[in-house]
Amino acid sequence: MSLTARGNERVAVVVDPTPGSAAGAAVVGVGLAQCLALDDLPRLVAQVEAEQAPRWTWWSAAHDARPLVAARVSLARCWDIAEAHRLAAGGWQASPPLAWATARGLEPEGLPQPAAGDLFDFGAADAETAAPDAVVRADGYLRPEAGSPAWPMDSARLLAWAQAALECAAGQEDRLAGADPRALATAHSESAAALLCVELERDGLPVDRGTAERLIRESSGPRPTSEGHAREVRAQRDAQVLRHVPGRESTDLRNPLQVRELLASVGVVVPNTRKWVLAPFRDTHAVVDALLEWRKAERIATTYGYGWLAAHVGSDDRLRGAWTACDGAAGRMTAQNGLHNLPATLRPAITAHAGHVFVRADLGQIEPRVLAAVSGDRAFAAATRADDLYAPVATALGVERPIAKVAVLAAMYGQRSGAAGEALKGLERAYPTAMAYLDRAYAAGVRRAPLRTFGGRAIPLDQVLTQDSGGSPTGEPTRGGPHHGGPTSALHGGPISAGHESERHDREGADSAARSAARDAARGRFARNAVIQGAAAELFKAWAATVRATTRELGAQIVLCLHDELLVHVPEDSAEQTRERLLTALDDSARRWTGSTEVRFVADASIIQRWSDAKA
DNA sequence: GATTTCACGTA
DNA sequence: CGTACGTGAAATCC
Repeated sequence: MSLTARGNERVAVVVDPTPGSAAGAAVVGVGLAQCLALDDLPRLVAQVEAEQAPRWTWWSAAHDARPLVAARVSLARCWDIAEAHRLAAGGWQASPPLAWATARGLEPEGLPQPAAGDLFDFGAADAETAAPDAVVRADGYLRPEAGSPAWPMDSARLLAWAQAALECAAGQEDRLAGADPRALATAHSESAAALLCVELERDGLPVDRGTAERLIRESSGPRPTSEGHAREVRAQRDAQVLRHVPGRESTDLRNPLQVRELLASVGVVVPNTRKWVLAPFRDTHAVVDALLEWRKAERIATTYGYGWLAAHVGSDDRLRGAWTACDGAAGRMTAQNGLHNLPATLRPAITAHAGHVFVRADLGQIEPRVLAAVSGDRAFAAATRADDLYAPVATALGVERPIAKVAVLAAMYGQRSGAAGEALKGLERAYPTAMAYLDRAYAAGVRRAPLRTFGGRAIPLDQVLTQDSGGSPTGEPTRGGPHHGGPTSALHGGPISAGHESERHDREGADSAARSAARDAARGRFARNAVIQGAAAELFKAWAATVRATTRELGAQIVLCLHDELLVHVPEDSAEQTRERLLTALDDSARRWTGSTEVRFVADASIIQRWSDAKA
């Protein structure tokens, strides 16, 4: 490898990980081995970027790149050790010691635990370490207390921390490239996505505060001026429902049990009060419709109301939340503070700022097109050449388009209800390669066999949490677990007990076999879905990374990533050019990702003022 | 106080 | 037509 070849050299940037202390940062690579204050970091990095354009390497962008992003230093190529580890190993856990051990081929089971704080632990850890300042222990594992106050960083330690990052990344690269050449490209785009996530959090989503306030007011009432007023507004809202049930005005609408009783009293007997259970009773009694409308308003009031506006929309009228480049399951991006689940009614409030517009683009029929690509089904690939993929599929099956669409979706996601029967058989005949790909994923899920997406991401099947899935018609969550604490919860939370649940069910005898079968099937559906959803996420991130790189000079900012949709905030004058580059970026990233042009990907891209302007 | 359940928004 | 995620309120556990 030539030392002068741009983009081929690694340079590690690490920021002191120790909470509370700040030894600054270290930069190691291309002949540099330097510790410096955080304030001096951006200038050095910008200079090296201009001269060498190396592959910036860090334990995680969220920590190490944050000061660079804050200083608006823009970097082209990076390697995110945490993301590369998630790709290689699956799941969410990606601490430096774990990533290091995996990159070195060491058993994760042997990971040394950080000292609990007592003297014996401290002594034991020390005994394993070659030298007091060494980051790597004699047994090859990373020192577990690195990054904790038990091992405060100084210049020497920080340099060793950076050197370890370089070695870890090199190990990851070797392993990924050896396992699957495509995984290397995926690691690059996942790393770029992780850096983009830090930029997304910095830039925020432009909001028209006045419109947001108006929409909130129209839905859930005026901004409360006092505790008493707030109660009054709430009571007003509740009264719209309770007026339909005289004598039961004391019902707490926020209590599902009480709501169930209330409904029973008017003859609506339901197992729960979820929306899709109540919907059929809308005409049975006026209270049902009123309740469902109340729920919408209550959602806005509690989750997306004035408090939300105050907490998450800055004085610069930008909505901000934390982003992650991949969840712990299939690898989608996640976002907090409503960025990913803003109710459609509030979308008119997402408005480009003065002198700017949005370029919005979304991938059309992304999942079936991805299926064509990842399965290598030539016939199905041929169908992707149509703007509407379902049209040629319908022709091939000899059915109407809506039937063809339902059949394809049923095949990809696995239906539990309804009937796409005959059309599904037609799919098996017309596209056996694609269908076999889905069947293999399902089977691997059931058997807990190793499974990877097209881009090389390991799909975690050993820790998938599924509650019994035998019940409700649609939308019922099949995964439990706590849900506070971001993507570190549930699935990603580490060694989730696979055992105790089955023990609990053993007492139920014959029931336990049924539960076990239901869990197997749920895992199969998860796996079948994950190879599609995960691959789509990989393509999407490759696209987003390319857009980021190719539109930056136009003053464009990616402000929202929504699974198959990009929202780019750009000066008016650059809008059309940005739009064209979005489409070019899709062609380029799809060609690189699939390795051919067999499968066509399409995007709808428009220039708009408000997010809500686009949805056709 | 922490965890679980219910509910619902987005793709 | 399934999977995934984030959020809040109330219930429940400890």
